[in-house]
Amino acid sequence: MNTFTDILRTHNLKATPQRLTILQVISKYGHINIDTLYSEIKDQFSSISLATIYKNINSMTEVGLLAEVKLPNAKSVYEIVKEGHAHLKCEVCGTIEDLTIDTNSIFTTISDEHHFKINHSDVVLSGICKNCQ
Amino acid sequence: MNTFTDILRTHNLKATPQRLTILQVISKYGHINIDTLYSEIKDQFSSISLATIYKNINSMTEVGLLAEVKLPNAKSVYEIVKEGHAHLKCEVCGTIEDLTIDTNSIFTTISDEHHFKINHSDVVLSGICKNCQ
DNA sequence: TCCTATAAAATAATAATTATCCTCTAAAAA
DNA sequence: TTTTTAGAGGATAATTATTATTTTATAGGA
Repeated sequence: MNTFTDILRTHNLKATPQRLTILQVISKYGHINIDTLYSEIKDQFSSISLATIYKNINSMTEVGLLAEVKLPNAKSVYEIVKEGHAHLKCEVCGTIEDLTIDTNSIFTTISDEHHFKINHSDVVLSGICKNCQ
Repeated sequence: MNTFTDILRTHNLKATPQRLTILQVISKYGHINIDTLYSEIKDQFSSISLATIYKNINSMTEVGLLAEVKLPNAKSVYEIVKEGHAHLKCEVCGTIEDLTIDTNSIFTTISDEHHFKINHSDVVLSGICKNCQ
């Protein structure tokens, strides 16, 4: 019944309580860095080791279940993989928002003009969010 | 006569031989990570300390002379600051290319639709370059 | 040329991440 | 349901990356 259990098994990873908790917390936050993830999970799972967090973030990233988002002037955050989207980073409050953009036309243009076959895009737009303006 | 000397002084940084060498190497490579920079500079400047590389990269980045480019699945590279541009990263050979794109229309749209004031964009497009295809 | 603020070198300290080793458990098989 | 075992977790050591500290040297203005 737990969707995360199924997702983990689909990716040939055992559905351990630690992994399920990690996914629940990431899902709740949307985007989260290692430190926040660790302290948040310790509340629910006091025995968890930081090494377990790292190992699982890495294994889940390797199989394409999680993605790392590298940000300017901040630690990387992790998110559950979804369709291509950009990120908006508020320079005041640090919040990360997803932004669905159509990249097809840009990609096609670049592929044609620069003979560069694009497989993936990482886009972070930094500025000031609605609340902080 | 040395342009880098002038640029450093404009930013209130002393034009030391170490800094000039760092800038020359970055300029030659276009984009370079710390390790490559260090070993490349050691050839010309065998006494240089790694800490000097770090300190200068940081100070030159702080004053807006250099910029860090965070890349997926690779160490960050540094470049001399120039007008807004995106990066193409070849997943085969690792080469980074600059790509001039017009972002104004996208920024305006996002500012209007999402009430998010964009100050800066970080865009890395990953794929396969012309040579590696 | 002489001062002085700043930088460089060497290296210690800290932070971030990964590896190791032993115990434990998820989940498949009996 | 119990047994089996590959893989996972916990604790912590080791490694890697980055920053801080201290002393000596020098860029650049007086």
